[in-house]
Amino acid sequence: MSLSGIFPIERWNFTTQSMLNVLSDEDFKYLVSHQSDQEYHKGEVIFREGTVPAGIFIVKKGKVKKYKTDRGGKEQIIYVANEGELIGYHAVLSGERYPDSAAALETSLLSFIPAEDFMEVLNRSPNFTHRLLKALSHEFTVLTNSISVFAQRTATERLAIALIVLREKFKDVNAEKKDTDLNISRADLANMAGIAQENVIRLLKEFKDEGILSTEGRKIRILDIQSLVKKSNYR
Amino acid sequence: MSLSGIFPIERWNFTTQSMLNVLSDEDFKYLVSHQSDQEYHKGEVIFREGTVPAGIFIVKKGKVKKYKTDRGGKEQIIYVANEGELIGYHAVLSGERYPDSAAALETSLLSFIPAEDFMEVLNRSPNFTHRLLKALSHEFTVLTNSISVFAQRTATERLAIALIVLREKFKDVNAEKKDTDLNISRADLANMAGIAQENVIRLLKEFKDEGILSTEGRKIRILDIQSLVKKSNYR
DNA sequence: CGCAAAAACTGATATTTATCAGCTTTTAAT
DNA sequence: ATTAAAAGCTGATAAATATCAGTTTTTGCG
Repeated sequence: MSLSGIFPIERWNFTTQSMLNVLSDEDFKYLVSHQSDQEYHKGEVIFREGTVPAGIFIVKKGKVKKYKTDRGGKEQIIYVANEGELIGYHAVLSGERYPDSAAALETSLLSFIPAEDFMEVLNRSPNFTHRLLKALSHEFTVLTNSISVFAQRTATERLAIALIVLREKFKDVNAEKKDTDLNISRADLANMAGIAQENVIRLLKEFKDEGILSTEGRKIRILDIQSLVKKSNYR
Repeated sequence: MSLSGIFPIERWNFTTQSMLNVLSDEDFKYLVSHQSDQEYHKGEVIFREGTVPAGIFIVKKGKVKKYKTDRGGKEQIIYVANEGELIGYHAVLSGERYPDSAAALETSLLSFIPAEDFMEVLNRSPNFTHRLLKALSHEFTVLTNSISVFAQRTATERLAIALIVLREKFKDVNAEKKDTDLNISRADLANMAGIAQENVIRLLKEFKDEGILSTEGRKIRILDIQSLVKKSNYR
């Protein structure tokens, strides 16, 4: 079931997915001329907060969590990047170190693109540059949404929102399957919603008792998206 | 007393202040050719979340809060823009509505620049465009910092951070005055730190009792920035 | 398939923070 | 200077959430 009209999902997703499409064939060829593909297993770190960026990454397959880690090692997941999305570009563009880390949420394939190539294509293609400005500005919407929710919303609402956002991420666009299983650890879910893990488990049980979702092992299946949207109390 | 080395203040500030300096005289003249200045009194709204943008604003004098409002009217302050900073550009660049609102925190003077002029200068000046990409990417750092803090830090830590960030905003760069008075309502402080107002007041009292700050009417003066930084528990 | 380790779960309690109701002080307008 | 309204403050209590300690289930590897 689609979220159209009942939950503004576009406010929760970055818009880098179709960005490479605006490149000419020539520029695209240049961009990927020195690329390299690498497979990452679940949990493997792609880049670390605080390190100097060598380039950007394209998520070819799989899912990647972008997260910040505090002094005590506690993680806060900022964003889940899906197939087709770019990551690592903030540090390259701002000339700073990576402000966050990225790790694979499941087996993933990523393409690495050297920073110089990325910056050169930026210089060559005003179209691409404008598209990037657009995407970065849209990120302000996504991130300020998160701030607002984390600052003011209850754990229940935050978990509901996280589940809705994840349901979209886990949809397999190539499958006919109607139901989507979210395969994500309770620890990652907690780190995404900013809630203690035990509380996540309790709330999931409540949601289960209310018929909103079911679980099978670690997997979560949303049964009643409308009720979940209501639980999120998010316009 | 400067924060150098004890608190990474640059992670909390956007970097649009010197951006117009990269424009040539010609481009700058074009940019401001149709500008108009307007004074806003404390509390006056500059633009509202959800409205279609007509242009961007430069804060000429004063301070402006950027905030989101939820269904119940509750505010979350996302950022405080100081003299020289640009606001309202995200919506223009992304072609979306304003994702947040902006209102004057004190009597302020703002220059309005029509969207078309801003976009035209973007087309004319690759330098400016790259500078903007840089600034937008840096925003990711600032905003993800906020997310991480709001999701995981205690009210005490969040208030301490908010006070430190505000102290920098309220510094008068033209004055010889060593001490800085923060003139901000408890409601705004609460909306900035994401805490209930009564709790802000209680924590301020604690900070006062510990010699960290003093108050006079609404005004807050930081007496011991080092202890405040320690309270923030932020590296 | 078996098994050890990791993850999910449960119950109890502690801690943190918000809310409510009222009083006091400050501000800003006249 | 005065005054009403707004803002700041206080005390008590309620609610939300985290932490702790342990048990049960799932996962993934050999």
